[in-house]
Amino acid sequence: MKGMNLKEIDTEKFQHDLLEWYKREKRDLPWRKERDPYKIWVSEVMLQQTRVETVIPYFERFMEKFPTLEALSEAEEEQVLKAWEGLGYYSRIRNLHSAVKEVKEKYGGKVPDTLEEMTSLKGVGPYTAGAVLSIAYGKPYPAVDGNVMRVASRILSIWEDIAKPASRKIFEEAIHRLMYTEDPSSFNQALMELGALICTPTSPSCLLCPVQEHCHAFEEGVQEELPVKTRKKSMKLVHIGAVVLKNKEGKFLIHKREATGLLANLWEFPNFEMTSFLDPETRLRKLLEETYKIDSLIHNGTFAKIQHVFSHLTWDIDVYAGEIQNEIPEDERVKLVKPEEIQDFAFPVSHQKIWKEYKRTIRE
DNA sequence: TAATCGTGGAG
DNA sequence: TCTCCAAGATT
Repeated sequence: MKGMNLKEIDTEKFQHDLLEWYKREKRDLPWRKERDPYKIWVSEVMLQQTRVETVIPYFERFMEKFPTLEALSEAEEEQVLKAWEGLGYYSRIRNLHSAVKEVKEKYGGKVPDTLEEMTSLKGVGPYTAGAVLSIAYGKPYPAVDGNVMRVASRILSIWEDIAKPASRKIFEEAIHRLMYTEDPSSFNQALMELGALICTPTSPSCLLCPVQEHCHAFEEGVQEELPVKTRKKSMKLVHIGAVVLKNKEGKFLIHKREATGLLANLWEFPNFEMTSFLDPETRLRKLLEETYKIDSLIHNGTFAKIQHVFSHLTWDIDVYAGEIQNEIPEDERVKLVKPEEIQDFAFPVSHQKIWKEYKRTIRE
């Protein structure tokens, strides 16, 4: 918005009120006990678009498995993916794993302390770079996430659409002007904590807010109108036919997904997009033959129908069972595994549901 | 820029 | 049930 003039606030008092509240009310989170830049970094990546309560157990387990940057850099991808299983946005862990290796080689294992070096790492954008540099190294960079944009839009009455990528700069500049340079770590975290606990998306607790007297949105009674955020359009629906295939030795066929795109490098049961519903068993049999050279016997009828909702599309999965009649060569992306070994592979939640239904319905 | 990329919880 | 969303990055 051109000519947009930021409201003036008493910066020093704002910082004081915010920081005092933060010291008093901050949650006792696992990563707040840590100073290790590696651990701060991991927590920030896990927290991207993910709730704190969801992240906590993942973070604890991850730190037991990979307690140091070096440990993670030396780990096998299978093992690392397994530790991320169920967290979603799997490119985050692929990028983090790659970035950690780069830090090991290029920076001798020390997480960079400059904005340029940090941002150059895979999966590290403006937010994560600012968060790690401020929290782990005390550098006065803003860490602008959804919370901070919401809080800032209300306090400073900024009516930029936070859904637009270009808006982030506006908020970074605004926050930079408010930055408490004596303690950037606490300042950034305090803003996010305020957004999480008080200045919530709906029904903000303005009466409990430590910086209420600084808030222009509250003064004008428009806190519920901010931030401005345009909706995104509704999603696609995709019909999938999936098959749980057992061979004569009682092993199950699993397939590793492509290295890029949706659910990259995760394991799955063979499945195909079904454009037609005419005789799905025959169609699946043909696709299995073409794709994997599998001579199969598909049972009539589905044993489960599963709907799985992603952020931008929905899968309607019809799940069939069948037997493999011929010998299948295994390779990097096609494996035959015993039922008790399924748990050793990283599956997306959608295919965990398939396996769970299979065990519940078919076996016993 | 707009789309892509997961999941589980809340209102 | 439906909609939105939660400490974003990448292409």
